[in-house]
Amino acid sequence: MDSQLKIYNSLSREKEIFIPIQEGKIGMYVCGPTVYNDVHLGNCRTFVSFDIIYRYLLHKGYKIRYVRNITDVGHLLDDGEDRMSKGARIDQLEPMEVAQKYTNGFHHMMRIFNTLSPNIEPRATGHIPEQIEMVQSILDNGLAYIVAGSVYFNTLKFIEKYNSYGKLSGRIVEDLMVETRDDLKNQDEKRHPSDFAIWIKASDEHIMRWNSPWSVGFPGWHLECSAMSTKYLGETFDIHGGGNDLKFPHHENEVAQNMGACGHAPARYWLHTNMLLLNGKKMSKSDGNTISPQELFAGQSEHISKAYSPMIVKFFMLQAHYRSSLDITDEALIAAEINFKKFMEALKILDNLSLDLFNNADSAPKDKEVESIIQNIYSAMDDDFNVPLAISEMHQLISYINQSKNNAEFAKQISQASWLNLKECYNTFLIQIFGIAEESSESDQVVTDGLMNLIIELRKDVRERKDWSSSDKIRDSLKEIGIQLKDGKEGTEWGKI
RNA sequence: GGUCGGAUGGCCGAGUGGCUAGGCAGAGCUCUGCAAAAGCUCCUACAGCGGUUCGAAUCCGCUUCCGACCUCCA
Repeated sequence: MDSQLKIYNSLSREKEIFIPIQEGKIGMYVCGPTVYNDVHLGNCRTFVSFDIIYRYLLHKGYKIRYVRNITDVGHLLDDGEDRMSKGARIDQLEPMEVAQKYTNGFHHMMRIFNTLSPNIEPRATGHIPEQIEMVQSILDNGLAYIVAGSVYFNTLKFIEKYNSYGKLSGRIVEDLMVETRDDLKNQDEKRHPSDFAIWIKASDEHIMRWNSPWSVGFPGWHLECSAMSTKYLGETFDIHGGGNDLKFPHHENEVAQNMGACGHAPARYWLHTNMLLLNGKKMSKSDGNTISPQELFAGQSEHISKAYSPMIVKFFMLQAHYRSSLDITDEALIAAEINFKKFMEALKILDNLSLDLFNNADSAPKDKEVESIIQNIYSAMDDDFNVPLAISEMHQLISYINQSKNNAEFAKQISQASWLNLKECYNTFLIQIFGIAEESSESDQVVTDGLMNLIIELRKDVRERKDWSSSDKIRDSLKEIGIQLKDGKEGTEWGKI
């Protein structure tokens, strides 16, 4: 039963057997959003992916501390202006007001996608002293230099000392060394193009600023993650995650900073999620190749033919592995919608089927098949969290669920014990691990159920009189408002289209 | 230009040195007043060219094409 969990480690570019530093416990850090703008779909996919990873690790019984930061300071724009303060100027708001607004929006979106909150969600602005300390440590270790109040990480020195810069992102050290002089000319204060700022002296217009030993300024954008992961998870922890596009320079520099300050790398396993694509390309605001979650939910975009609810969008995301890029297309979303409904329908059937339908002997002919599908689901998840493969196995379970419902003889070929296992597995994965949830509120559901039962009852009378035109009228009218009636042997059922 | 990752049936997408992914769409059948759902059956692909091998879509090389990163990005 205890199959070993394998995780693809970006550091080694291989799947490795996962062994936590402390048995049974996991420290996991995921790079969170920069809250200077609305979350976009790509963010959502990454955080949904890590949410499922988190939930699966919980399910396996690990005690986890999951830390995901909020970046509310420190990213530089081309013009040297802090992104937070730029947002502030556009919106005529205080920087912290901007951060709060978009943090709220982010949290709201995470709830819509039914993800669990991290255990700690630290903000960069709340950890300025820790970041200053880290800069000091790096300086003390001789791996940074001060120019006009700003502090830069000395990559050449670092390479000399550890010979490991570029390992994570596959950069070749020699290439970094061979940067031309022409490049250097444009590098103002930096001694070498690959050097990066860890503390930046604020210009007069810069609103977000803190005192430090070197200047009134603000921290470099890679520093927050180094400082906060160290603070909450220790100098070395198990898993560090983030979007693939953060590998370089963000994660590479993070590793350098941690090594520079503490002498060793922060994380043992690095996980990177792949990009969400639209029209085969990474989404980008500047060239209009983008679709927001809101547009998707409302169906207001040239890229899609109709609205797709959050759970459908989430289900769509589950159908690709987290390390593969995923292209959003209308066709794929339609398929996801159909599948999502199929999965929710099976959930309902599972709830309603009586245990008496199944064989009360110790074992029955189809038990082995059922158990093997369940095993396959676990194997898929243990193999680098292969959600799409697990989903395909769950399609098999659905087939068993439907057949058990339709065919009493079929149900008798499954023992009650196996059926309970199947039920447990299906519920656990769909609801607890994948975080798929029914979308309407419960009170609405009660009312709708009552109304529908009434209508179905009335239509039954009509049908018994063979008044087909009235019967069809009811069915057609319901269809127009999105409800499909299904006449079966056992009576009429209904579902949303 | 450098680094990395891809190229799978009409579409989306797993996977693997020999044995069916799965789903969507499409065709037929069963059930059924009709419809829908469900079940069954069919459609059976791995960019191209070489090589390794008893055997490659899976390993190696080359070619073509695509994407990401190299600047802020999940």
